[in-house]
Amino acid sequence: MLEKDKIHVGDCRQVLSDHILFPGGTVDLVITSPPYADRRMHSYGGVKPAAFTDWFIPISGELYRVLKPRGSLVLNMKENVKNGERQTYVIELILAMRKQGWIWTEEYCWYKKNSYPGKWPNRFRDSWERCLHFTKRRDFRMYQDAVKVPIGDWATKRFRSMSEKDFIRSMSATSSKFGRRVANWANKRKVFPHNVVVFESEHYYEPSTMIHFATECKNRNHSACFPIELPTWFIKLFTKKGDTVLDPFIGVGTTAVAANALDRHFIGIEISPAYAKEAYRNIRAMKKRTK
Amino acid sequence: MLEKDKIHVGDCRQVLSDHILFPGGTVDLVITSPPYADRRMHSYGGVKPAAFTDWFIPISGELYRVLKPRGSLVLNMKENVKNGERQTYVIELILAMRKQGWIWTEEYCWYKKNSYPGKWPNRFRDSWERCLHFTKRRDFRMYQDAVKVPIGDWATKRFRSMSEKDFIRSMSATSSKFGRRVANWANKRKVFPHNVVVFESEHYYEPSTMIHFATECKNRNHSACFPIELPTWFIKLFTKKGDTVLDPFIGVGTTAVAANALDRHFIGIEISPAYAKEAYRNIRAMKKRTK
DNA sequence: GTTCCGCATGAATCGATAG
DNA sequence: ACTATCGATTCATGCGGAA
Repeated sequence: MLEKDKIHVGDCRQVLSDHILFPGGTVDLVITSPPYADRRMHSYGGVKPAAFTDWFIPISGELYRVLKPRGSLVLNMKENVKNGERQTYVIELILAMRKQGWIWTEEYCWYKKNSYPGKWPNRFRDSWERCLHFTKRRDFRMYQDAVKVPIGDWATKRFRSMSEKDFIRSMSATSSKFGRRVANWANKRKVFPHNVVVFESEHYYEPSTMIHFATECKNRNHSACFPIELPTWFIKLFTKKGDTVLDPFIGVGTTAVAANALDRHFIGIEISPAYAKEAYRNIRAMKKRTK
Repeated sequence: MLEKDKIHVGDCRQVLSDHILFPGGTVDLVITSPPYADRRMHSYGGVKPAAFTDWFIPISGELYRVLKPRGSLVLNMKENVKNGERQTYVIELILAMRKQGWIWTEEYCWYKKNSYPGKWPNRFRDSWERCLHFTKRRDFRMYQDAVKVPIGDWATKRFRSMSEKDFIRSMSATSSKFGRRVANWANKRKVFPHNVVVFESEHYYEPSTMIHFATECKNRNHSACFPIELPTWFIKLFTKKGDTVLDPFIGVGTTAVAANALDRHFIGIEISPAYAKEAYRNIRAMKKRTK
């Protein structure tokens, strides 16, 4: 029987292959950020870039089995650079997963404004990651209304018509929140988003930007690979209340916290007992806050 | 001998293979938006998605030959959707070009804020395109200082201290430009950009500098539509004044106009005589304006 | 209760050095 | 030649302490 709202400690390759614990066709959404090649060497035995596809394909096979026919799989990944070149293991994975039966429905672009700093002679900072959307069928479930955003055009037009004097006066004044006010006003009309996902802090630099969330990727001591807004967005988009969300590399529990806050069930798998513990702590902390 | 500031009319497969007209190692930057699979069927003989790679590889081979050792190739592409699925010809092309000797240095993301409208049950509007950056060597030429951008943090801090009253007063005022003011103030400090390219201009389908282009683009559904800001950015980034820029699918001449405006030489190839004519018209129109 | 200022810190990458 | 480690680079963000 599928146990919900639980985090299994172990290697997801083994855990997922337990057909009693994980019956087929029971999960509505799988969302995860797999350990990149060359990362987390200690825990996953150092997956070499060349072997990444071979390592992941059995896992995606189990995910295919576990997913409901009209469910979705979202993989957050970005190939890293080696010898001055982007590696190819992610695009190779796409091709391999299609052969496995997956439909590569879409590639969402997560635009990370707070990307890792640095300067190099041959490239700029990497500020975007792929969110690969795979499905089993073309008529998968999608709840677009759940992620509508305030219309961006509104603020653009208002700001453009702001006088220079008013602008300067505004700049020199000091008190209260600016961002929230705009957000409230902008809530009046909503439109559908597009396939570039941006999470921003509540304050903005460009008047035309109207999607605002915190960009926090850090949870006290432990770092999460994506901010909670990322799973939140996809969970809203591909599931409804009471559905079940699976993250086979759940880390410190970001996906679980997001699912729980949205009244969805979660199932997590984590190889590191310390991370799993921290995940439970984060879930408890969230529950306490929303009470 | 390499003739510069000229647009060759013909199929670039033939034109590029002329080793007299196009000697090896003479071009500093190739930037282009190839006709996507399934588009421009009439002009290029209907390239099927499955055959796209086979069709393009001989062309990229000639581009490799023509490019200087430390030059760059930028391909603006995005796979279209067929049967509810993203097609794989672009990622297959990346793998094939690597086998050809190209280094897949980076994938820039062009974030199109004003993307083509539309609504579908299974996906949102496609608002980003790949700008694939290929090189022959790891020590290619890159002029990062040429594309520095105003710091984002400045405006954030200022806006945070704007009072509610001033905000409302500002919103109700109407005259003058807001955006420019910000730009001027923000020019004080500049930082390096990242690999997500966003242009703030409004008309992505009708570059303001392209006088004749606008109607043409709408009416005839020309596929290679990027705003002039796109080639401008990459030309600044990968070439210096006096260098030579090649676009083998130049269409109505956007790349030529950009190169000319930046004091770079251009070479264009275009299969449609009507487009080539239009390109010359656009170049003349630009020259007249800057005089 | 708020705002402001300073500071530490990241799913990074390069180039040099060492084994 | 090939891999492992280290220091330098860079900036958006959250946090803590002070006004």
